[in-house]
Amino acid sequence: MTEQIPDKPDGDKTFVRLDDVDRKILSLLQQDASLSLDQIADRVGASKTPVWNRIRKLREAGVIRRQVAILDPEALGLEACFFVLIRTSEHDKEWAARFLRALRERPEVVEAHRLAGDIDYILKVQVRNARAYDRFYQSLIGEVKIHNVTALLSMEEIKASSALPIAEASG
Amino acid sequence: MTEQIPDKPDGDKTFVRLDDVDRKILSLLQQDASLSLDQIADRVGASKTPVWNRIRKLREAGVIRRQVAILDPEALGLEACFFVLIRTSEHDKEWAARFLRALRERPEVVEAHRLAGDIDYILKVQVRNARAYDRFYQSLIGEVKIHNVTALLSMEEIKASSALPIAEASG
DNA sequence: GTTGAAAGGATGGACCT
DNA sequence: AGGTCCATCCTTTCAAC
Repeated sequence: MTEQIPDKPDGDKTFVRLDDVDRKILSLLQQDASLSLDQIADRVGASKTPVWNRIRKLREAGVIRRQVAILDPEALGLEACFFVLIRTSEHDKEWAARFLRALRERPEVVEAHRLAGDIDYILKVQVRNARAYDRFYQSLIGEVKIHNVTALLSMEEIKASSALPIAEASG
Repeated sequence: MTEQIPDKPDGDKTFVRLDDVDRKILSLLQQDASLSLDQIADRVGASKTPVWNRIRKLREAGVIRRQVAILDPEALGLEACFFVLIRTSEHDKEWAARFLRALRERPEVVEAHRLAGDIDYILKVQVRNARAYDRFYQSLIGEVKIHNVTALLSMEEIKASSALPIAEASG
């Protein structure tokens, strides 16, 4: 389980057909990427070579994006997590580009989505404390015009899974 | 970069003191856990053994929780992502326990937080399509009583980082 | 912190079924 | 396609300095 694919620009949207063995492999790897090839082969009931070839293909196809270490936010002193609901009045391209760049260059923005409906964006922001959030907020609205912001403070992380639900049946 | 810590029940909230080398190591690993010890040692400007000892301690202390593969949701046919805002009227312990269990046992709930303020919970739900979301929704409200639900549909994932912002300066 | 050695895993080739 | 065997290289792991 080594080597990363160097910047796959998702060129091939050749729809990858996954069979049950692929899904089993993915399911294992998204829960624990430190498993050895032997262990994986064992658990999916196949032997090393085919499993290794499948993993390689899944990486090349971009199904497996990358392999990362998941850290404990609190151990890093990041005890405050906010979900930020954003409404904007601007909808032109230039504004969107600036807003996007502002989000991408701020590491405390851990996640960002453009939404359908009357709320335009949602952010997940991970910071040290409320004061740090305020600094982030002031800095953001100083950089791009935003109509309305609602911040939801997380009191407790009930569930945080990096694992996606992998369906049993194929399409 | 192998071996997982087997179920660390976060016993030691002995606050881990991290120095700059620790932070550099964590920063690298949370972006690419497939780096070899040699590469990490190289980039932090130290040699293998001390780096290896630090990583071991960071794992044992629970700063590094686990090591996972990040998959592409769309490649798995999970094209719909919803943020779900939940208000409840119930606030007793029993209700909360049931609600919690309901969330934990549903794999499509990828993330869940209890909030401060008038919205009580936020969920992130990853599913195949709107119909699958509706099935999830019906099933959830059939299992636990919920006062009010608002679903926000993601049109575009602008940013999705599993990497936390690691501060440069210590406390 | 450094060196180096031993054990084990990853990668890929050759050749089967 | 998958399976087995094998060879080589690379890492991890840890002992000794």
